Amino acid sequence: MNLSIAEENHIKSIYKLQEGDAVVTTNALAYELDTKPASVTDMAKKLKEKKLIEYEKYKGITLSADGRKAALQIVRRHRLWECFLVDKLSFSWEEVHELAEELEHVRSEKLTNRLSEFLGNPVIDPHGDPIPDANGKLAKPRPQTSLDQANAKRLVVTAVSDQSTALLAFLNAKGIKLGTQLEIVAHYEYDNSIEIKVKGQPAITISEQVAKNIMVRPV
Amino acid sequence: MNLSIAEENHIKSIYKLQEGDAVVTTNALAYELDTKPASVTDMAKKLKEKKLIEYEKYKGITLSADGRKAALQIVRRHRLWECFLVDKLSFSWEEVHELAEELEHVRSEKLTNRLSEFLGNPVIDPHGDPIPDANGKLAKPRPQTSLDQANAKRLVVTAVSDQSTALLAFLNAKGIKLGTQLEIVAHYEYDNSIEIKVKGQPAITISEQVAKNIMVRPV
DNA sequence: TTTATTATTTAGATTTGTCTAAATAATATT
DNA sequence: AATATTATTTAGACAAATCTAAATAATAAA
Ligand SMILES: [Mn+2]
Ligand SMILES: [Mn+2]
Ligand SMILES: [Mn+2]
Ligand SMILES: [Mn+2]
Repeated sequence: MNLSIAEENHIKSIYKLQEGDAVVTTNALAYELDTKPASVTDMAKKLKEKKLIEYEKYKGITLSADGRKAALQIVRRHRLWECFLVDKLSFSWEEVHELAEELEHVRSEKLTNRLSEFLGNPVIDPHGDPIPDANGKLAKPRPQTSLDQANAKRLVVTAVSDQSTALLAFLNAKGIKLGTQLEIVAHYEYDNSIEIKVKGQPAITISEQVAKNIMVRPV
Repeated sequence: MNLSIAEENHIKSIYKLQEGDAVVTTNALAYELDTKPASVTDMAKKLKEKKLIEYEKYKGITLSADGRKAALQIVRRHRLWECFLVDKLSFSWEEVHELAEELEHVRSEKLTNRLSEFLGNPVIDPHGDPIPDANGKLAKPRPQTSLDQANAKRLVVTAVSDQSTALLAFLNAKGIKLGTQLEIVAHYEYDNSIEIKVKGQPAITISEQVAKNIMVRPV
């Protein structure tokens, strides 16, 4: 199946929004892809025709088995290129998404697998997201929760779930990256903000929105 | 100036066919790009509009100063990616052109320059072609001639001018690559074939067509 | 259960890049 | 110079991907 760049971007976004097995709505997909709902409907028809999604008018979208397989290949390429950019070309984690968004569309299994090998077959990308292997299999997800729901006091950052430049730049400014150890000092019920302390730095208070997007596990 | 992939491919092919300052014909460009002359005419109008080429009906095409600058950037990216694929991912020289044809369209100066640095700022690509620097400047071309016109007896291969998979595979089979030293044993006037000897190998006879596409300099 | 609001789809248009077939211009041949 | 051949352009069409505005369906509120 030979997919266009537009088709690949749609498939990938459906995969992202699906999170398990929820149906993806036309509006959500349009927002994610920065297009209009009418355009999504058009594309949905085409992807259904190609049997990459299940779709009935007004009923939302889910990936078919073939669609999921395609999505995982695109995600694999995206995350491998992100690793390349960070590990080999010294880009920082907030710069790589945009470039990987283009590089992911070079469809060559040989290139993808050689790149993976060159990088030492990494299993997580610079944002803590798992990288599917050549067969599209994801490593078993390590147990992690968002910072706002963490029970333990001493935590280590495992991923960020919002990868906007804005959040990543904020985390840079606060000295927080993958692997950073932090300690929850207080939880303010008023606005659900959280006071945390990063090793060797003064304590800071972060908003609920930030806390929701930092993934952690007990140290 | 933001160019589409199609526009970039046209600009690059015009650059390739121009060789100095010759005008490029509609038919030649269509053949090079594997499209139809009518399509080239359409694109020529658009590129003229964007001031990237000089073009008058029935008079052929040449790059403008801006067009040449754009072409050199694309060529730079193409050749750097070829280096990456060969040097870092162990591809062989006949595999990389097709992939670079896609990778070259990721337009990021930062990426390009980081990649160049990562590769040690190479000045020639896997086919012996020069790589423009960040300012679009080409290294002074090393003196070289095609093998069929070489005077000296002992030669070293510096480039291949036809980069079709067919020729490169032929050269692989004969153990000829960049830097290979060879000696001209005989020249047969009947069909202009040439007998050559590669160090440590039995002599072989190659056709004029092959000889024309192997670039050499005296050892 | 009507009515209002929101979500989604349809209809029709636009842009980009391409094509075929026909017309015209340039060049080569008699 | 007239004619034949080749090269190029034009006219009109098409597919892909998108859009806006209008129509319709689903859902929420009254
Ligand atoms: Mn993309
Ligand atoms: Mn990522
Ligand atoms: Mn290309
Ligand atoms: Mn090359």
